[in-house]
Amino acid sequence: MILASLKKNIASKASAWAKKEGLILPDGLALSPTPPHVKSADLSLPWAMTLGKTARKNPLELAKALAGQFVAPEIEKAEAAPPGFVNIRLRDSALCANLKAITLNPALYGVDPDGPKRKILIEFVSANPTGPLHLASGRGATLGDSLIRVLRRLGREASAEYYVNDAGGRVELLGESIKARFAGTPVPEKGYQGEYLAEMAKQAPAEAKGWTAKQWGEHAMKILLDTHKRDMEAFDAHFDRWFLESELYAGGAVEKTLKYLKDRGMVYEKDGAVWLGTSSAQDSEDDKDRVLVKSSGQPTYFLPDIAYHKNKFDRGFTELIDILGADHHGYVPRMKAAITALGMPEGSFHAIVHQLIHLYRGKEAVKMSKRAGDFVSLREVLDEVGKDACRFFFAMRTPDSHLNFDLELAKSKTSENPVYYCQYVHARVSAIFREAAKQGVLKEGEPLPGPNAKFLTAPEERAILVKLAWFPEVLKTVEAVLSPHPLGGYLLELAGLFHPFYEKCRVVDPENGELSRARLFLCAGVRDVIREGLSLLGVSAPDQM
RNA sequence: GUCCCCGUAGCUCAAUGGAUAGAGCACGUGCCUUCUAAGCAUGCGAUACAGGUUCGAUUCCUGUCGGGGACACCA
Repeated sequence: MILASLKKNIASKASAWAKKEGLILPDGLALSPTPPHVKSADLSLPWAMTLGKTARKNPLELAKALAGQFVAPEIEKAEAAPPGFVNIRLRDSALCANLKAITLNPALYGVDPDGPKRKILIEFVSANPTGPLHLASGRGATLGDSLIRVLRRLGREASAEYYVNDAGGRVELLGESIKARFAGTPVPEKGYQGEYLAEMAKQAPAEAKGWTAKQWGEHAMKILLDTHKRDMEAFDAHFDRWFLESELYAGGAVEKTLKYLKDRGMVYEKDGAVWLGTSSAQDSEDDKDRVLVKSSGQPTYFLPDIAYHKNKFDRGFTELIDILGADHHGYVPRMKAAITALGMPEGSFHAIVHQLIHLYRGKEAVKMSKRAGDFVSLREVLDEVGKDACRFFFAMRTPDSHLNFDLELAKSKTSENPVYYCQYVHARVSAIFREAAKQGVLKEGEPLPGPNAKFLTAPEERAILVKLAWFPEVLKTVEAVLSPHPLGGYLLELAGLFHPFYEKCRVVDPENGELSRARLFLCAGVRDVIREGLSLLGVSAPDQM
């Protein structure tokens, strides 16, 4: 964790200096890699420029003064560069010590013991069990599952949940749709038209003949929910709990929540319905109030949703994150208002809205509609392109991007997918270790003694050492932006440094034992970080390709 | 009409307000008698438009144009 300790050192040195000078340092330590043309340093700090503005002093002079303070075990030298950067070069020995720490216990690399104590619940996918999961669910699953993995790696407490809408009117609608298929009559106009129901009807048990629509609906939902579970399993996305809406009704949580809101004076009646004043809540962005109980006496979807979120808080979670598709973005303001109505603090609820996927077959756009049954299922793509390619592809994008997904491309030229570029690093390192054992450079079971800083000084090697040092910081960025995509980018960059190293620096060489072993150590570090990083994205790291 | 997201290379996508905007694919040219060529080297090529904020803007603000999505006593 070389950068974490470096940051601590710099911060304390700088604040002591600032105190002496009577200056106020900017918040946060914005340490970043130097641009490619700055070869003499590894890191840069733009502090002096912000400081120059507030203190009305020459930034370059401030940078020089600041650089003079930076004496630390990790730092070889620190110097000012115009217009006011402080550029820092790391000590080779410190980089090698970091490498050793990585290989000693790869699973602990990136743990952030000083971070905030959080107890987070992330709800994602939560697709209705009225049809197979479609490809878009893969995006939510990638986001949620990878985030959970990174948060846990950092040391946060994080749980994953899938909310199942198995109550309400759609059970019967689904039942009517499949019943019609069974009887060979037309499917109701607003019903579910998908062929999957026809298939399911064919396989219904004999006693199904006498079933009511509700019984049919429950039967179909159970089967569909099971396929959702299997699909998520195949996608390597894991949930700590599949939370059924029906549980809320069974336990009386829906009524209790309504009473709770009533007692808090948050609801009113109008036109025979019960409303939540979401638009008038403080700082509310909702444009109108929302119905909780219809004039028919039936609750809307919104009331059990609130009950579910209350339930999450009641179970001790302090931060709730919902991952939603862009078609649900209107849901966010009203749920925020509901959280406020429950009396929970601002910031205890956060929504990640990811944009939709545009599907293409070649150049032709594919229109998708679940009701009409015309859609591309997650399973279909999974079977064609595989879990690794699919997850990495999704993990590379920010949730905000409207991504285009070309089925032709995904199914035929999978080499387009950069996941192989990363995985290939892992396979190559594995091959190197096999060769090393064969040539006796590293004897069977012999532990590596430790990287020798004297040997790992080629630009290609140093660049890798520095890049490896960034891994823990990248995980923190993932936490900050609530998206795994910086990790995907990082792994590609690391891979992009390894391959040139592989071409230029021969690793296994019996004539140069010490150099070989030092390079093997570097390879081990790359292998470990690639493997750990890919695993956080739910992608495998093969030994052979 | 109101609200949300996006507009970066021929294509798919990156870039906590920092220095000369990065990758991959496609295309051109080289590189497999040595640890896997799913690789390397090299060339080509981009911030929609107009203002503003600032030492500095792809990033923040306003407007225009273009694309996607949402605006139920559906979920």
